Amino acid sequence: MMTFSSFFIRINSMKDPILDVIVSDIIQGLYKPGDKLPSENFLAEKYSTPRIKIRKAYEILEDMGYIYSRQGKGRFLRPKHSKMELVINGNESFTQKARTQGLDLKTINIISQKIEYNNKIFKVLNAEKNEDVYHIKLLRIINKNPVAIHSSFIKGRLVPEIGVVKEKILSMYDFLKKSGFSKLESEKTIMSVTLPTLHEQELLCCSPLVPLILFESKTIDGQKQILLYSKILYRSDSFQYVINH
Amino acid sequence: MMTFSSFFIRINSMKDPILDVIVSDIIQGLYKPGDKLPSENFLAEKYSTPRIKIRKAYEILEDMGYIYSRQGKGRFLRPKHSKMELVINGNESFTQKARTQGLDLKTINIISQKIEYNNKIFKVLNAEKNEDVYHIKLLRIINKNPVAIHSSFIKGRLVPEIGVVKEKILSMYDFLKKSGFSKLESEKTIMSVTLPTLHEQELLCCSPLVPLILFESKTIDGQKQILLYSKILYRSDSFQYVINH
DNA sequence: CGAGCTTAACTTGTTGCCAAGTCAGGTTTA
DNA sequence: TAAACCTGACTTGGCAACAAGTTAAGCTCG
Repeated sequence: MMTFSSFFIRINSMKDPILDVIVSDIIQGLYKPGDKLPSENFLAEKYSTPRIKIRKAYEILEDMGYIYSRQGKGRFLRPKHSKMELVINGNESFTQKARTQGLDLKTINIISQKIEYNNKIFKVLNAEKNEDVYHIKLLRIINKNPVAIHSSFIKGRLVPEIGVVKEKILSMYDFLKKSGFSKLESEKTIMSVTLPTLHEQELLCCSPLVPLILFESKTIDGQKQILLYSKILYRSDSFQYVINH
Repeated sequence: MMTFSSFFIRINSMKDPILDVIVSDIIQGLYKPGDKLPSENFLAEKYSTPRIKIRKAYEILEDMGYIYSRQGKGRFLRPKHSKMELVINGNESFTQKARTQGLDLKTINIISQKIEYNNKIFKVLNAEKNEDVYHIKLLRIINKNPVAIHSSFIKGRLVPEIGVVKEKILSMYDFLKKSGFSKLESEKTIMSVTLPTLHEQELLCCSPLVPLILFESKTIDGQKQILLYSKILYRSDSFQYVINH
C-alpha cells in the first residue's frame, strides 16, 4: 500500500528551485519583453550556488524559447507569441480557421513526392505494396511565424491529377474538395507531445525545448473511405487549444 | 514577402545533431530498456566534439525521463511508460476511464481546504468575494505511478456538506453525483502544454522536462449552472490521447 | 569642449581538470 | 584454493579558470 510520503524516494534527484523562481518572476510580470534578466553571477551569489547551476536553468528557458542570450550583454525576455485559437475537435480546415480569425496565413509546400513502401502508412491507407502513395508536406506560417507542419499521405489512385499538381497543393482539404470528395471529416485523432528534431527546429524556427503537439488522424469522406493519413505538428506556444464538448 | 530560405536567419543558434542521433537510435530500437548507452568520452571522440556537448544532450534526455544516469557506471535506457487511453472530448470521469481499462487506480486527496480570494477563480465560479470557495486537489496514481494532478474549485454554497467530508473526496464527479447534481458535462476546455514545476515533479515523480498537458475547464450541470472550475495536469508520457469527432 | 581612445568591470561562452564512483583483473593472505 | 584486497582504467559529476564580448567612465588630443 503506497503512501504519499514514500513517493519521494522514487525521484532520482531533487533539483533546486532556481528555475521555478525565475519562471515565477517572469509569469508574475516582473519582466516585460526585452527586459534584461539578472546575470548568472548575480543569481549565483544571491542563491549561494555555483554559477553553472544558474546557467543550466537559464539555458532551459532559452531552449524553451522564453529568453534569448547575448554574450557580454546578458539575457533578455522574448515577447510572447500571439496565439491562434485552434478547436482540436472541430471540422474546419486549418486554412479556414486562420481566415476566420483574420490572420495572415501563408503556406509553403516543402515536400510533394511519391514515397517508398512504408508498412505503417501503406497499411493505414489500405494501399498495395506497389501502389503510388504521395507525401505532401506543408509549412504553415502565420503573421510571418512558422507555426505548424502538415504532413499528409494519400493514394495516387484516389486523385490521379496529383502527379501534375502536387507541387501547387497548399491545402489538402481544398485539394480533396476540388477532386470531388465531399463530407470530409477526421475519423479519430491520436494526440501526443514531442520535442522538435533539429530539422523541425529549422522549419518552425523554434528552439530545442519548445513542445510540439502531434495530431495523427485519418480523413474520411461521406462513404467512410479513408482518403488521407495526416500527421500535423503544431508549436504548442502558438495556439490556444480548445476542446468543445 | 518572406521566402522559405530566409527563415533560417531567424534562429539564434543551430545546435549540432547529437541529440537527434541519440534519440533516433533509441526510437529505432537499437537499445532496449536497461541497456547501457555509449559513454560521453566515446561519443565525444566519435563525433569530434567536446565532451560537454554530449553531456548536455544526455542531460536533456535524462530530464525528459528517457534515461537514467549512474556516476561511474554509465547511462541507461528507462522502460517506456505504459499508456492509458484518454479520450479528451469524452464525458467519462477519470475514475471510470481507469476502471473501464482495468487499471489499478489509486487516488490521494492532497489538498482540501477553503481558499483565499482569487480574482480569476471567483469570477469563473460567479462567487462573491466573501464566499466560501473550496480547493480539492487529487493525485492520481495508476499501477503505482503518479500520472495526474486534479485541482478543482467549487463554491461551498453549492455543496454545504463539503466542509465535513472534504478530506474524503476522491472523485469530484462522484462527489457531485452524491450531492444530487445530474447531467454533468464539461463546458469548454482549454488545453496547454507546460513543463513541471519542482513541486509538480515531486508529486508526479517526474523529471524536469517531461511535458505536462493542462486541461482547464468548467463543469456544468443539466441547468447549465457552473459547478466546478478544474485544472487537470496530466503527464504527457502516461496517456494515449484520443480525440473523437 | 567634443570626439576618439583606453581600460576596468561587467556579461555570457568554453573547457580542462579534478572529484567521485564502478568494476574487472591481478595479487596477497589465510 | 577461495576470499579479500588493491589498483588501473573506465564512468559520470562538478567547477574554477580562461575566452570572448559589451559598455561606461575616464583620459587624451585636436
